[in-house]
Amino acid sequence: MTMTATRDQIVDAADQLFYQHGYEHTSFKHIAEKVNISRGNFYYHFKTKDDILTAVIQRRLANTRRMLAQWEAKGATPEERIRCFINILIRNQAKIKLYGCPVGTLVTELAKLGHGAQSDANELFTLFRDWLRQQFQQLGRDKNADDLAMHLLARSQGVATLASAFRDEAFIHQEVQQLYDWLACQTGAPAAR
Amino acid sequence: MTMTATRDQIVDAADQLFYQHGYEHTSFKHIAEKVNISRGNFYYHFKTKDDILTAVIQRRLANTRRMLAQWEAKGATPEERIRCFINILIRNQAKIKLYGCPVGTLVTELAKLGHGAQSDANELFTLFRDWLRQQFQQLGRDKNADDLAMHLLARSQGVATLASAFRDEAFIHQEVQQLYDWLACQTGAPAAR
DNA sequence: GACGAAATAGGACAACTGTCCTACGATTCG
DNA sequence: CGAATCGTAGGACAGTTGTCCTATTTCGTC
Repeated sequence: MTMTATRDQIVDAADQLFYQHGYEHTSFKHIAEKVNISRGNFYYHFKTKDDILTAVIQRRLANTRRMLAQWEAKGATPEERIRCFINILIRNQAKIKLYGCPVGTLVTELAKLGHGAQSDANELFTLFRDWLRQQFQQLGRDKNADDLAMHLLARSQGVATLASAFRDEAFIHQEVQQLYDWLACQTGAPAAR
Repeated sequence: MTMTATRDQIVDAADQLFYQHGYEHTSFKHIAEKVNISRGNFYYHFKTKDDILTAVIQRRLANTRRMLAQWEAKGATPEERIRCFINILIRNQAKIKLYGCPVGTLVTELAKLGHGAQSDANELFTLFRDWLRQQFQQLGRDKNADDLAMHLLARSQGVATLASAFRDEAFIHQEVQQLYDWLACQTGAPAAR
């Protein structure tokens, strides 16, 4: 098999395993078994486990950028585009119920490990934050666009955490509905508070 | 030293370390160094690492029950009591900024590890959930008291997660203010939606 | 088909993990 | 004081981890 193909398979498997079982709990052996590769062969593709983590984060960053671009193209209005963001809670509800938010849980784990790659992983949050801020600006909320972006991010994080803790998909739907309502309120009025 | 004293020290140290560095990343060695005990001596107090985790969770449950009872005594109205809950985000902001919410991060980690103690840890969430539900009921929101409790829990979780990710205490204050406002809105009106 | 490079397999290595045993020191009580 | 119990220290043990080396296989190119 060509090198980049195997490398991609490794990163793909690592991506899933890091999400499902956490970074530290995922060993070379786990990844090797998932890709059907000998453990020793890793060194040819990645020198250290940190290198795999870096590759996984880069991969997620690329996917996120692609997704944001799609939303940008698909949604006619800022409100529609923000609804795309909120809707990932529904789209990924099955996985969220089991493993929480891929971004939030990774950043939290890396923070606890004191891992240097936390700032890289945090870039994932920043990507969403900046994109949301732009949407809220286009919505005419220049003054507190960033606050609104952070607020929405936080709400989503909380929903993911509790949905996972209580294994409750109905809660996701319930909160998403409230987020839609909240968003509608942000649309017309100049400033609520 | 008496046995229970050493045992308490171990649980106390483990409690902090599990919070700061996560359960899996914390080894017997780490705890031993913190308590100034030889590693081999653990077996006298705890047979397995899981036993320590169980003890830590029990300890947290007891502390939480005590705290809820204090709020119950301190707050004259349901609104005041709920404000006590919201206020822990401020009271613990320094630690939250560094390590997130002790409950949320533990439950999330145990879920990823597939650890049997996750249901025990989740009891911590349930404690808050039930207590908040009661407060909202006393506030006259019988119909959706549990939904409101879950909503408030989720908001808090989200604030903790993002405050930790971005190391941003100002964000905590900002969101806490919004939570106070939200709570005030729940007070008089019968049902918003 | 032959050769050189790309890719892989298998295992060595030291460090660390949780677990567990045994021997030593301290404390208590007859 | 002496003995029995309580608490501790140190290390053995097997398993796993990330890292790294060296053969061997596979593949594209002449």
